[in-house]
Amino acid sequence: MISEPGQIGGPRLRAVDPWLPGRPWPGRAKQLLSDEERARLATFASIVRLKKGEQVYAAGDPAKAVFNIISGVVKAYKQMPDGALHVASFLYPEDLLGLSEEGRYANSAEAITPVTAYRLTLEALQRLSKDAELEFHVITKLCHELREAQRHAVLLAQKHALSKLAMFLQLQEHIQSTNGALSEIYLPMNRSDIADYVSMSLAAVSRGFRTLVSRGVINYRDRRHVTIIDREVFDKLAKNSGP
Amino acid sequence: MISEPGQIGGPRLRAVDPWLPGRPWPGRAKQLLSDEERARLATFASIVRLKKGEQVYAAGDPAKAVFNIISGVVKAYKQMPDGALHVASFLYPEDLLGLSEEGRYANSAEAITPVTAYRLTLEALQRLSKDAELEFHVITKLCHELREAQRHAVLLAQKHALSKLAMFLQLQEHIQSTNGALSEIYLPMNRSDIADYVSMSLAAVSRGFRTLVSRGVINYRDRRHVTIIDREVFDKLAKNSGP
DNA sequence: CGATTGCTTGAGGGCTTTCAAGACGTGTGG
DNA sequence: CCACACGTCTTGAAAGCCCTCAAGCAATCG
Repeated sequence: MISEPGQIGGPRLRAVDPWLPGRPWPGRAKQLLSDEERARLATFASIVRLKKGEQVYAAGDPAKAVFNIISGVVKAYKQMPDGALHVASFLYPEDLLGLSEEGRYANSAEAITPVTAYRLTLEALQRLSKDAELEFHVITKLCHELREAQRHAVLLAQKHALSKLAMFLQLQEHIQSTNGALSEIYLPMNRSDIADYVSMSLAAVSRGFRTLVSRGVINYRDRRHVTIIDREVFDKLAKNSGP
Repeated sequence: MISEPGQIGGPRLRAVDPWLPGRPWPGRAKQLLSDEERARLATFASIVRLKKGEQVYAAGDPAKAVFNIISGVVKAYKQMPDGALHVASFLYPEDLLGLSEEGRYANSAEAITPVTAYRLTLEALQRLSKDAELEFHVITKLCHELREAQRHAVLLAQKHALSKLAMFLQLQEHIQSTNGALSEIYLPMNRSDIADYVSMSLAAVSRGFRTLVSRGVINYRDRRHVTIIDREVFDKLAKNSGP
């Protein structure tokens, strides 16, 4: 029986290699787990299906399991005491979520599209005898997430709305692309989620997009499909070239 | 020969356990490596001494080694194309630095006090046979750093200067404390470094501290030794209680 | 003790936030 | 298939906050 690579067959972890230069594509993420590892993990995993808007877990809940996304997109967020929502990351297929702090989830997580995911209980994972190779892959994935978090911090440190938005679009493009620049970027999240990720008001996000369009930097055929028109100005805004 | 615990004897890794509830002190970091592990790593490590202001490594350099701080404080930062400096983190004793991306350092690092550190070449680490236990400790440490990076992101997402500063002080207090609240927080970095960490202008940091003092929230006997006077208002600013 | 670096304080301007109302789109029920 | 209703998004106007520029003041180092 032939299984479509990546469709079924067990969990997958996607990351940029921390140690080796990227050949042939620098900065390109690749799948880490071997077929044997995926098969072994699959025997411990169950599959969950979530509707759009459904919660995966809540911050503070006892962390019983980690999840590995097969399809769909999840947002990891934290509710602030003053009611503000802080979105820490958007998670795509082959990402890992559910990392805990002292046995409890550090974030809440919610499906923003229909989602299917592997669910791996910690109990089951502990039964997996300690496997240095597998743990090495997890280390690689964590290094990747750490860099993503730092990129998010760089985005948040920007003072101008247009820079934040350009960096946000660039991050989404980078996550979705497998071999270079995309002709069109798909935004699975709504404007409100974007606002909570880049830490701007909803109104400012809306105005920002409009300004980028009116300056001929981007365009969109519908609110969730953006095309970059002027790559030079775009990169300048996203702080990829000199002042 | 008796060696002072923690003074010499090999690398140390400090982290909050992701898996187990913190007893007796929730949220308190502890040292992970066993004496055997530390001794084994020590045979591969050299010790480096850095003067205040000296660079540990530069972003983009080939990542030949990782460092484990014994004493002193290091800042990890990234120079933006427009000249702005973004400080990603301040690293204390028992922290790990030098994580790479595709074989090159992702950040630059500079000693902000005199520093001694273990230097572990990747070459040497590869000779260490894969050890599941040791790799598990590294995973724990990376989870810890990931949460720190997300806390930094939450700080950067704040819109008011006083909230950013209160959260910054709270982070420093948390890092330095081993058993609860401190009577006095020591700030090894200068105002400029703080500004680049919280993403505010130097002037705004200065004004912010002054405002906190004039409102009776904090006090300081010198620029590097801060005391929290009104914990209630402080926590409210740092978003630890309701609006 | 002088020089350099680090820090504080002032005034003006720009950008984002807030508050609010209206347009758009989508899904549901008739 | 249409109408309505709700959530999502856009747009407007006023206010607030921080940034920039700039000068003066402390503190540190040789």
